[in-house]
Amino acid sequence: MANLETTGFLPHIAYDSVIFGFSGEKLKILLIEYHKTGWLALPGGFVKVNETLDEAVKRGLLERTGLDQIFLEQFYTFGSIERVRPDIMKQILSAHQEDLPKDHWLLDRFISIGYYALIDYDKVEPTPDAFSDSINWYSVDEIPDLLFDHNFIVKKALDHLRTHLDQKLLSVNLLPERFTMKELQQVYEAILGEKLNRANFQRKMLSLGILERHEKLYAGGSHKAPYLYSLKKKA
Amino acid sequence: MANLETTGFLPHIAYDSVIFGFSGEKLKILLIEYHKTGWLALPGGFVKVNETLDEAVKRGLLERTGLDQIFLEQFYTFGSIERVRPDIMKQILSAHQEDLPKDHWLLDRFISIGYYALIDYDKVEPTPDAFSDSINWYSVDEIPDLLFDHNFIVKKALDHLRTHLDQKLLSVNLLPERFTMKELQQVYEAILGEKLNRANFQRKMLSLGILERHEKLYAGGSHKAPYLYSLKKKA
DNA sequence: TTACTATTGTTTCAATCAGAAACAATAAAT
DNA sequence: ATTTATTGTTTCTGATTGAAACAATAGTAA
Repeated sequence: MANLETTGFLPHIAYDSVIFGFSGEKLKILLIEYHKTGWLALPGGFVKVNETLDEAVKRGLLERTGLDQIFLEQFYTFGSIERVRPDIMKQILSAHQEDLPKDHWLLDRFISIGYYALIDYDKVEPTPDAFSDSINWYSVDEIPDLLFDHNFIVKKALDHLRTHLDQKLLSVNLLPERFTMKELQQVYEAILGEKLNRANFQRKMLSLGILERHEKLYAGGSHKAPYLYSLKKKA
Repeated sequence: MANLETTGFLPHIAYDSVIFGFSGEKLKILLIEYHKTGWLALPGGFVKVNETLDEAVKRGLLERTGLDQIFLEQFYTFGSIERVRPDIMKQILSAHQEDLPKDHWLLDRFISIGYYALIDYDKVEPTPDAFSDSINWYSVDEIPDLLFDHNFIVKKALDHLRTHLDQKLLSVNLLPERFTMKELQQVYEAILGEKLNRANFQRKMLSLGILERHEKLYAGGSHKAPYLYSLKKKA
């Protein structure tokens, strides 16, 4: 990671990313733990002067998940004043390098742009960055207290995800390339937090006309084998 | 307006507001014209170090429209790199005050948070700010070339408005306190850009259960008089 | 081979909703 | 009283949705 002492970053501007994954049962997000302080927080970062906002977030995502080409979308920008906590920032940073000048840009007020990403849980090997001790998955229904307003950011991201679930079958981004109808339904249920009717779910998904049916998946169960589906590539 | 020479603003951060009004026939937005240069642009501004993002936008809105307590919502943050145009900024600013130091923060790259506002067209007397010659209404289907990426911002705002039209009857914010069903339908049609079926529209709106019916409006037409409606105040 | 079982894909049936048209009411002008 | 334009409501039909029943089938066990 770049040395933050160097200029080259836009001051006062940060991003926070809510990275969703589906474990096969539960919807989860990635949280990092800052050096020494023990603070849990969303993976975030800063924007270089010569890169786009989107590029900055993609860069951070690649560093932490090793994944490129993933679904990524901005959902809200957080600009309240309570987001300045020079004491905490100092603690976090001092664990990493020499203490900073009193007026360093990192100790100032930030506005943060919230992004959410949808990734294939099994494809990623989360790796902590220079400022964090660990990075781990947490179920969205068991999120502990987070740094700053990050709990609020998670809530907003979840709201956004729920209300936009249907558009273009967003949720397939949480599954591998090919998946069964049951898996798709489980993702929906994990995101919405409620059970759905099986027959109606299948009818609705198929009626969208954007799923392609492939060969069956013989998983060894003593029952009818389900078809595999993928997103139809648009013409 | 505050002198921009003084510090007290967050550098690199701006907002642009898309202010919608309904003329009784067409959906319109407010555009300003910058001093001398003739550039048309969205009304925007900067954020003070001790104010919230929302507060900053409200402040600018109050100055330009005289309106307080209006519907205001953030919809997207624009962070591309092409948003830096020191030449144009210099032109605009030099028309207003002495020339600026080469490294002035106003000449730097900005990230801009887009807000949209819905206001009662007839209640507002638009007033230009210190940097603009004029502020006027323009139909959304006849927007001329604007500064920077402002045409794109307008497009995004319209998209957002269209897809969120139904939630809590957003569009009533474009009408006076009391309105007829026909007026409400006309707002919908102006926003969506298509004609709607009268009977179904009325049924749908009433079924939402959030409209209160008041006395009739005798407007002098030789036909049945329409009822006036208002948004039901929530219990 | 032949039941048996669990799961999946599909169909059916009723209830609800949505789009189009017809019908009914009415305020003002003639 | 008649006419006209507009508004409020109902009716009819077809589409959509929710719940349950039915049908197919891959493995297991007798």
